[in-house]
Amino acid sequence: MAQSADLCLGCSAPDLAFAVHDHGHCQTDALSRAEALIAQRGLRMTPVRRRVLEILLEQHRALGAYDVLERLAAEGFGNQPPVAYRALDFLEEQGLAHRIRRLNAFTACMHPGEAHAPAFLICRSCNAVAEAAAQPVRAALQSAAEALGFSVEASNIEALGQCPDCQRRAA
Amino acid sequence: MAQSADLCLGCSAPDLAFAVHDHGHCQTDALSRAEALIAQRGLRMTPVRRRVLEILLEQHRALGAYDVLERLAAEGFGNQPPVAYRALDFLEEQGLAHRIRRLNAFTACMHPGEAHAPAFLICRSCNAVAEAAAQPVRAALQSAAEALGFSVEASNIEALGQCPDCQRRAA
DNA sequence: AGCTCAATGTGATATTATAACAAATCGAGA
DNA sequence: TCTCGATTTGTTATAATATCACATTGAGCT
Repeated sequence: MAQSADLCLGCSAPDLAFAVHDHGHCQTDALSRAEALIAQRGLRMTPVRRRVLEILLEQHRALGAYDVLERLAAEGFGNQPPVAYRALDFLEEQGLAHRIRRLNAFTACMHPGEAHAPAFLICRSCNAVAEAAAQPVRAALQSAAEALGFSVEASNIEALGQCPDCQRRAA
Repeated sequence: MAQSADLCLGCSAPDLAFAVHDHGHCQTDALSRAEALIAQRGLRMTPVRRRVLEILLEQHRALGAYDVLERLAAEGFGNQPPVAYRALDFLEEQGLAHRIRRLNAFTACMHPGEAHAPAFLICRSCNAVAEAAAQPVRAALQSAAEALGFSVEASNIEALGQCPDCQRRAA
């Protein structure tokens, strides 16, 4: 661990997926923010939903719906696809998880609540997924769209490549 | 038709999907560029491949692999998924078609050969798909990635929203 | 013609996702 | 506290997307 839980500068940094960090803190932090948000909105953080979020938070990776489902089933929740998809869809709608379209998979949002519009960096070697700050990217996309009279309502921006560690390892 | 085929300024414009244009010229132009490129690279533009490209070129839309397959089958080509997927994969590798991940579908490249890195604008009302100039978008993504030490090898940038016509119609 | 390799055809199957409906649970108000 | 209505979950079934493996065909070369 690079730092103690109560001095976690990291969690406000653009992204941690590729850096050594106190991941336990990532998790509890994201989870408690999530709980707060859901309550604020008058919605329910049910056991399945919480558990799915916890599972996604375990690693800076994307998990397929069926991977999540497998975990849920092993813990006594329903073992049919809709169980996983419903929870994942809920989390996504609430901005607590993101869908990585390139992988047909889902990843926990590491910055819930902070209005954000992430770009995702997907390492092809270790499968880590990082949320990168994407304001400039969105802005550029927005203006390219405007030039054609197109109004953007949602977007997905994903990059496949290699994270710093895997680059070093490969060199 | 907005203009004659031999005075087509449009085809060099950033994008035409949302504008009235001589689409026949789009098609023949993209197809002949494609043929030339493939030949240049010592590869083969076989009947299935050419036909798939033609089908994609019919409209500024994305077609699912199974939609393409259906067309192929009706014309006497094989009617098993690999027939469509192989041709689509080939076209994608050669930069003659793009995969729209948000739609699990494919669209013809309207600027083959021109080194380009498009962003896609997908109209949720009429399903038109436009390739927007994305140099600035890529640059922003690139620099966001670099900040984290991540090397980008491929990326997909897609926006969902409404095209000018559909906005007007909805207003 | 005969060889070789790429491309295609085909059957089977894997993976991802949704529809439809029943049962359980929760919370608000009588 | 009880009941109503709405939300959530469980379950069956099936749809939609994608790949594997292997046989066959066909083009290009000698």
